[in-house]
Amino acid sequence: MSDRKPTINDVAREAGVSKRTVSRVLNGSGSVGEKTRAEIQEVIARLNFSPDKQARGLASSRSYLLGLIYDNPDALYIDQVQRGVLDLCTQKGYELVVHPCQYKAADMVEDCLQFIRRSQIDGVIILPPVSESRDLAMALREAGHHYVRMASVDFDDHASIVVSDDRAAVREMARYFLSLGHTEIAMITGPMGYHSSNERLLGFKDSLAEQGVILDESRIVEGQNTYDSGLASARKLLNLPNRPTAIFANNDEMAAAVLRVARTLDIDVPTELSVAGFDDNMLASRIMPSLTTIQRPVRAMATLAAEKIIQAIEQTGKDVNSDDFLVKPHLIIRESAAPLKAR
Amino acid sequence: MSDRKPTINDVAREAGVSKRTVSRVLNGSGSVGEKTRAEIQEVIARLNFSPDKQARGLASSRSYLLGLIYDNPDALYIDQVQRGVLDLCTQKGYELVVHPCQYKAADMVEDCLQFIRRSQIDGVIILPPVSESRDLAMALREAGHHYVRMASVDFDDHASIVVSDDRAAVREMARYFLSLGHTEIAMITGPMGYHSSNERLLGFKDSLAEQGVILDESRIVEGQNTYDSGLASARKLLNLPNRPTAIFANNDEMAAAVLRVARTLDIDVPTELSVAGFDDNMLASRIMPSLTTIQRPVRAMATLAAEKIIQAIEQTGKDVNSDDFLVKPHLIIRESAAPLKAR
DNA sequence: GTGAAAGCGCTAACAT
DNA sequence: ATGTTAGCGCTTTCAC
Repeated sequence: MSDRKPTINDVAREAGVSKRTVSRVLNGSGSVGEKTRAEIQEVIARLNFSPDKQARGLASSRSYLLGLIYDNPDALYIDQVQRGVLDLCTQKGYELVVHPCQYKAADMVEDCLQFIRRSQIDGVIILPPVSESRDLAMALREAGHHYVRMASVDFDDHASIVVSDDRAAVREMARYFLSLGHTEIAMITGPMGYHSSNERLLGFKDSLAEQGVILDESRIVEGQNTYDSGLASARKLLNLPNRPTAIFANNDEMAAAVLRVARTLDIDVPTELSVAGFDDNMLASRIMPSLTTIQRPVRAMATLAAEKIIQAIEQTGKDVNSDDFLVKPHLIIRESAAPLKAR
Repeated sequence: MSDRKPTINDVAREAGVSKRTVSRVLNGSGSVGEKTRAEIQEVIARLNFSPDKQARGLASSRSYLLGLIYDNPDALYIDQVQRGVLDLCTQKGYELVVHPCQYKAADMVEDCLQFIRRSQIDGVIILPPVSESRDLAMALREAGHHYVRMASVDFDDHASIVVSDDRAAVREMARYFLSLGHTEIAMITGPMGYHSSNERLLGFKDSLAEQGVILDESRIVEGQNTYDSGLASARKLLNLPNRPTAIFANNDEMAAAVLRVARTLDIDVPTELSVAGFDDNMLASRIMPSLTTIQRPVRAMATLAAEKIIQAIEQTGKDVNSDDFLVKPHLIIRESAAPLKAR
């Protein structure tokens, strides 16, 4: 048995038509007679034929490759995104090429551009914090590449961005803390260079203020979203003369660090201290006490991003979907936050 | 400014030579005059030219794409592997295409084959447990595709496999438990359909036996490597009339579950119960008490796998590296295991 | 040491 | 509604 991969020519010959016609049914372009189409499809199935992506790409200057650009330490997040994107990719005949990069590197933009050019990537999805780079977005736009950014702030046209409404989510958290009776509240923020960190801090602070509770400057500590920075921040906060009774951390990783520091200081969570995170990591449900946190529908967001970018690539004639771009995270209540214990 | 991507023709014209010669310096094939070569290289640099992967692939039936096939719930592991593979990919001019699949699905093999064919993937790296599929390996071999399997058991020729010596690692764990003074030992295994699970169980059991300690059947419970199955298994074990004083779980996820069950049963870890896992997850160092576990050098293993596969693809003339295929995991001692408390 | 020319498998003007 | 014919940008046999 000849194990050569069947080509479009084989299909054409076998079906007794020309390449062009086969190509037409492959791409749904142009009109083909009902009967011819059926026959061709039968042959395609019988031969187990699938068009070669490279040849196709070379001819149409497309690659059917989507790129994922990120520089994010959070593997769980990345994994969710990859799966979300693939949910659609596979279905639409695209493949996903991953490209971690160095957000801070001087040649980050050039590196990404090279990546896209060399493999003729049809479009890229960019994750935070890289998605916050104005330079990258501009360079991509200028070079005429398709991209979609995933972010926490609405800073691009709605066709090329998917936003999670962190501000609203954090507002929910603030209200929850208040409903538990806390007034001595603190926050460990993310790196203040990131928009998302600002967004969460401001949302939290403002919501508290609206209810008449002040988030004092001395109780705002900047973390780096890492476990270690969480440990340091927690120590600072828990050794304050006027110790807060509730701490909101910018992510679960740092919230987990707070739990550990509390333990070493013999402060019980949640009876003496409430703690909450952000992300809903695997960690959040495993750790003890389990973490009250905010869950972003990451996978769904990623699928949406993939949908937008494929839509843009394929220019479905109609304008690209620009209404649907906002997803809302929500509060997950677990063990680590509770009303103050009556003394 | 013409922003068209420069082609090999541009380079040839500019350098006053033929395509063929440019192609020669691009691929290091054939001989080119010293001077000509230098000149061509100068032009390439000046034009910022890089060969189009698709065209190149179409002509040479290569894609410069590596595939990663897996069906693994552990995002941390996947992430490490991806980074390890990319460490080399980028350097060698390859890109990484990810392809999660359903290990159990009836059409898994066909699906992977399709994936490779459609995108002309040059070679794939397969992660456990998919890497344990004999069917897939055989199908790939038969179709003439390059592959490297990452596994815990040595079941393929050494050119196409990278093995972590789980047996040796588990032996270390057994000895450690013994050195702590434990004799009432239990194990929560992984799914017994996986080679790795067997490997770890047998290694553990045998090592104990060598030192005269029997791992009783009643104290061997099969888990599914998930947190939930860990909870169930732990409950079984900790409610045994003759409760074990030390539990070794097939992964950190299940070890974390043991910690939680112990907590609810008011059994202190590690003074009343020692617990250990396998993987050295992010979880392992964050959880309290932190987990004694076994760390596999995953990233390094992945880089090695990438090296082997690229070597195979490029047929460096010399036989493919088949000596270097075994990596040794090692014991990480943390808080969750300790000598029995004197009563 | 170097060049001319024929494809790789597909798409897309341009017929018919 | 379908076929003809050129390429896409590169590699590669075969001459020179």
